[in-house]
Amino acid sequence: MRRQSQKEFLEGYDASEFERPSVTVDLVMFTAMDRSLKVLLIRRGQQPFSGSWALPGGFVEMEETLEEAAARELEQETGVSAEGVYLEQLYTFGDPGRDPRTRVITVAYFALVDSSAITPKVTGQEEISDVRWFSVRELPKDMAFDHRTILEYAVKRLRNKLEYTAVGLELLPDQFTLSELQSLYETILGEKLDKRNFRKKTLSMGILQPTKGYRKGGHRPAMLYQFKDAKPSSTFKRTRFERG
Amino acid sequence: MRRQSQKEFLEGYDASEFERPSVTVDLVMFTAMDRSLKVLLIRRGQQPFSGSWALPGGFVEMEETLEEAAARELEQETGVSAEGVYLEQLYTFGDPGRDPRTRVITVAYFALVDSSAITPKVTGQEEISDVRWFSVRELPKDMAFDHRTILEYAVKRLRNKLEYTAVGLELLPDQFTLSELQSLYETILGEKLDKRNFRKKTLSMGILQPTKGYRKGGHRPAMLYQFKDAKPSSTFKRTRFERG
DNA sequence: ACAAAAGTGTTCCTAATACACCCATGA
DNA sequence: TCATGGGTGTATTAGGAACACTTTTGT
Repeated sequence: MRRQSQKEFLEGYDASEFERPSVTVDLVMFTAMDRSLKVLLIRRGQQPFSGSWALPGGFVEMEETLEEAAARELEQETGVSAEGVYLEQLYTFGDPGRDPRTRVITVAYFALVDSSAITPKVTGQEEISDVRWFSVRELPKDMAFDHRTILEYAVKRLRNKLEYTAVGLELLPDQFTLSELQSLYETILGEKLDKRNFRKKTLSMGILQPTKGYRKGGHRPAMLYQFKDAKPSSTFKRTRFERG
Repeated sequence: MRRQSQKEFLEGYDASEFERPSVTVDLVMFTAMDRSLKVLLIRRGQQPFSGSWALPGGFVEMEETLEEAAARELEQETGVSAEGVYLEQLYTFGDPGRDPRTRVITVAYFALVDSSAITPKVTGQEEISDVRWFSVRELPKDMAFDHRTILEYAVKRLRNKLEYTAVGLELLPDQFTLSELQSLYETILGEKLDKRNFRKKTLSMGILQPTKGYRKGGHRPAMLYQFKDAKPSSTFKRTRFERG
């Protein structure tokens, strides 16, 4: 009796002969606004979880890859082209019962988008709208399905990834100051970082390039930096920027 | 027209109303034998890819979690209980066309099993059998579907994970010598490690306990070690055991 | 002149690396 | 006695972490 389902797997089969779960893609879309980390959520209008906030997502169509499905969702929600957007498969959640209606297996992706590229519709803080950017620190209490779990998993992954890669850059517009970058890292990691160590480390990675521009406003103008090439996913040493 | 598929997603729906992909779980099962890293493969008897080697896998049943499906496959293939076996979701592969018959999305898991716990049936090197442990260095040329990609992805992940965690221990039997452990790390990482540094580092992790036993055989007997508690997944510093 | 953020160097310390010889056993 | 793998310690170095003051601008 061993290798029972293996036998099933090996056999040719009629695609319609088994009862099957549905497959969706859900998207945890992060951006940085007001120096804080935001996630895009959508208010549900239907049961179940009507009125609750949910991650954007949808069915995987028969002729598209999972990445394509995720990119399609991304474009639909933000209006930005998924070109150059950092998109990474997060995890697949498939517990029976995570959707009260049927078995739905969802492949979660997380995306890091540059807030300056987002269309006005979604950028606005219109409370009336059913699409909103939530600060990760102030998530709604009622979230649909297991979306809170997915979201927390994504935050954990992002935080972790931040400690040994430069993905944080993906969240910022083309030009930014080092203080903005540091501030972003601080809000995501939830701790103060040392300014000198942070600068030393990020600059020593050699992926940032100072521009001619300065960010004026308030007091002493800050030099603007940009990525050297296209968006990098350069890896650096797995350490943290300790202390403040 | 934006949020089209979101609408679909939010709406209650009849589970049978959409065309859906099938969902399987595939398993990359690693073990350590003869100081080399092995993977379990199964020879297919049917088209497509008849005669090619494939990862064990099967359909996800409607009432089980993905982990349960993976554990079920594991038990079916090895005869060991999945209790205490390291099992981790690897990645979900879903390109249309990866299975020539229908759209099949597969959630790949990787498992680290202690070779001493495996039932004789599968342990034997019986060439006639359609189930075999392959050394990762000598994979068959013809592998079914995208299973070679999945396998390579798994090896990469394992190798990477080895550099900052103690998962390697999961591959060994309860008692082992430090040389066996080092030798395993060396074959997985594909490089020589320095004996003194390796010992210093693993022992300083504090998760190993010397036993009273010695491994006799050949020459000077080696002290046997075991894990302190249950199987740990302790993390240590992300560095390598450089040089030999 | 003062408030506020930008910018900059050095010391300390931990941890990784490189490296070579003696030990216990079986044949 | 010799061949084989087991076992051990130290010096060097690289990189992370801690830490405080000067500069530039706007008001």
